[in-house]
Amino acid sequence: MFHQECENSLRKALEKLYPETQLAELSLKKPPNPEFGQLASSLCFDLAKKNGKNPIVLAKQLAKNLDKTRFSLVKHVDPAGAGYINFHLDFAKFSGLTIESARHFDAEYGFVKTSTPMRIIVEHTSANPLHPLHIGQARNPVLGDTLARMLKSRGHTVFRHFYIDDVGRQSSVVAYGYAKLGKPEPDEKPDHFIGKIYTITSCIVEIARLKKELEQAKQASSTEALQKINKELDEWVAVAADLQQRFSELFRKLHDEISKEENPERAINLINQAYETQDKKAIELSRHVTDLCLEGFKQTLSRIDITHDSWDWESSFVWSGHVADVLQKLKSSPYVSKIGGILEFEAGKIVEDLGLKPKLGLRESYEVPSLTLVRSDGTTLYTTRDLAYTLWKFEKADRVINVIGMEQNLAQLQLKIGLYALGRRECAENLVHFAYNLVSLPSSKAQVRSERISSRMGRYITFDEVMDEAVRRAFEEVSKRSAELSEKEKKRIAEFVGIGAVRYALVAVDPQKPVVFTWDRVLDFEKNSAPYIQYTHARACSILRKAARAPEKPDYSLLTEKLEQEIVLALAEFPDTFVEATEFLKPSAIAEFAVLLADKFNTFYNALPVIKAEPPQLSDARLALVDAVRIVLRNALSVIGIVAPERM
RNA sequence: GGGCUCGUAGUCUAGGCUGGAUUAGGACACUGGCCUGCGGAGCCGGAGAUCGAGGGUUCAAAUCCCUCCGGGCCCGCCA
Repeated sequence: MFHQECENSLRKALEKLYPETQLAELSLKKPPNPEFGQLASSLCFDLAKKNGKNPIVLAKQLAKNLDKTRFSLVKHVDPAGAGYINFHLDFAKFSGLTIESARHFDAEYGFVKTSTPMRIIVEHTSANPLHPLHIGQARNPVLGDTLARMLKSRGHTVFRHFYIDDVGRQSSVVAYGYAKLGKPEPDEKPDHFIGKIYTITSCIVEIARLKKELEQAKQASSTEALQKINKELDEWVAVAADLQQRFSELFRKLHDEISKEENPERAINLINQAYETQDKKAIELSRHVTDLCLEGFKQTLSRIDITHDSWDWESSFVWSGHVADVLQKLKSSPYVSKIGGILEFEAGKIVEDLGLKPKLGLRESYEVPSLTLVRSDGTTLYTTRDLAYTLWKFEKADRVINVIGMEQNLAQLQLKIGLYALGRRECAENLVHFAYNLVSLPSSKAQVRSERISSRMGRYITFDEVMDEAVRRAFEEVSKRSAELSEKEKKRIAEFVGIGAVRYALVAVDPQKPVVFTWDRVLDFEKNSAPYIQYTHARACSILRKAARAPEKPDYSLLTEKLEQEIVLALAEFPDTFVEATEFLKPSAIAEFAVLLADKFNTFYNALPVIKAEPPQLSDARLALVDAVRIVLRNALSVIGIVAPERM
């Protein structure tokens, strides 16, 4: 509103003075310092460039010609600096308006609805069901879920999907190991159990395979290949020793059973093939193993308040013929051809033909690599199946956001190009790859650089461990600070503090940045953290509780302190921040906003009394301000999935 | 070799799309105060940065363009 008022009056004055100049942008921005008012325009610099006059002279001229009789929220305007025009707010009116608006809309305040609501699918997490979710993958569900919350609050209809990648050799590896053990019931969290079986089985199988290769290489006496195999073998042997030590019984059992097998490699492939061709026994086995793992995922995710609306099995797209249909269509396009028994999609060619490079953000010199759709044995590849899945998603939604690591950039690009090849331009244009960078483990003393997480080698920290540790540390903290609380109460608080801290740490960093995992990063309970915001919220609640009265007759014109006005401004900015964060898919902007507001509030809290302020009209106005802060902090926290507690 | 991405104090990070009053904003660690009223998971202050390097565009560059350097990832009949 204030923005509009400034814009209108400025435009009018501009028309009056310089009817011939046309400026699309008035470049109104928030100045860096409150002394410069609350909104400023740098248009005089542009104007000066056009007609060669001095910017500050122009600014003075313009400011003089603004129609001041029409102002309601603008208090005064002045030209400043080298050529800025500064607009100053009339806080006497603005404060009341902002605070009352926040209190009126309450849980809806700030969540400005879009004028073009869409059906949006956010596909996130989609981890292979082979082992527990680990810290490297944890960025995905948190970002995905937060995006979903934001888009929903923006007025879209949002569906959260999990793509279950159950087709492929790796799934058969676990299924094989599980069957060898006699399909036991897990005696621990099911995904942790499956994770052990997966790592141990693939380790044993891998060593057997490498040994065989070694024999062959010896006969061929190719020293180079020999070295390479030896190196790989050494690595796996080290992994085996580690696993044997950590899970001795399970390792022994699996080792005994697999050693009896003449050709484990082949047995695994057989399971794989049987599953893809809908063999009843294979389905029973594989689905059971996958279900166990998914059950573990659900437990982990529900702890951090993340759920999915749909669990989509990759295999079902193969069985239902969706994949075959897509292939059929692709075959008739000029970009797909059979080369030496395989089906190849020339992604580069269609990009050239349709001139897609600028649209896809590619350099002219870049040639998109082609993609194999079907193997020589007739089976399909991952991206091929993803194409079928994507089309299915677009039957249910107008827009699809895939939260997937940036290591899959090329695959996601090829997927998009595939949609163009199918003539589904509108799908391609509404397919968003929300990419985030990898998380690595910190380097140990022995290593120079950070270690890559390897789930295949069992080298990871599980998401469960991270949450456990965070909650444990939070519990210590709570016990220190509020020793008088009951054990049960302390546990309850520790849970949302610990989980909140983890969630905040993952959402507050720009997803494009690579992250090295350290406990310090996640277990931060100080200023730039969820607990700090939660604490501030609890503080605000505490004041309101102590006051034990509603602000009956607030006089907002008494809020003349700089601190108070800064808070009012922050409250008023929340809707803009939310809209921008959502449109640009930047959850971190909300986290940043929340800390900023909490920060200002704590300063205010420290400097000015609320309940005992005099006169009562001021006390009431401050009470209403505290209430508005409480509301905005809670809304900001809730949209990024963090609990806003009344006490902690 | 090609592509994508990141590089901001000892450490972590904001700003970058949309250039502007910026002496680059915060946090951790370091350090000096506040134990004053409504919760100290707090508040106020100090010190610490040639924004990876070099060019260019501009009245104005952390921001836009080019080149280079360093880290990570991808370029598979894996997923």
